[in-house]
Amino acid sequence: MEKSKKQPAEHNFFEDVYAVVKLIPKGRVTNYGAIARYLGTAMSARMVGWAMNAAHAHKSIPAHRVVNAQGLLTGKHHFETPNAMQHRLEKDGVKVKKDKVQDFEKRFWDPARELGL
DNA sequence: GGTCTGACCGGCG
DNA sequence: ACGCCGGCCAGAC
Repeated sequence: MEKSKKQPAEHNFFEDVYAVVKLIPKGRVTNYGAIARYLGTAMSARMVGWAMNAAHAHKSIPAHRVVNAQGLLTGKHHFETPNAMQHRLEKDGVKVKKDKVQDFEKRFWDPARELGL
């Protein structure tokens, strides 16, 4: 057994977020709170958003499918270009108006529910 | 080593 | 209906 040292690997939290985001179906969106809750950190929705910041380094992660509780593309500014997020969403079939996802509630994809938590 | 912020959310006045 | 505040985790200065 190793010592009581923390795991030197990347933080599971980040990878967990990535895993969930990757599971988001095309044409669907989710919010930070849903992911946070799925991971068991409901109150730490901020952490999720921040994890996304690191996720930004992983271009394989559809971060554009993650919006805030209002369905607003709050993180669009963190993309390569402010239009990238909306552009990708529209390409996925998600209509975005004024940086806001249309029919957000219908497009909403809850991992805790869809994945059957 | 302490402090602050961060792609948030929900509650309260 | 709107604005403000606290809370959680982790990294950067």
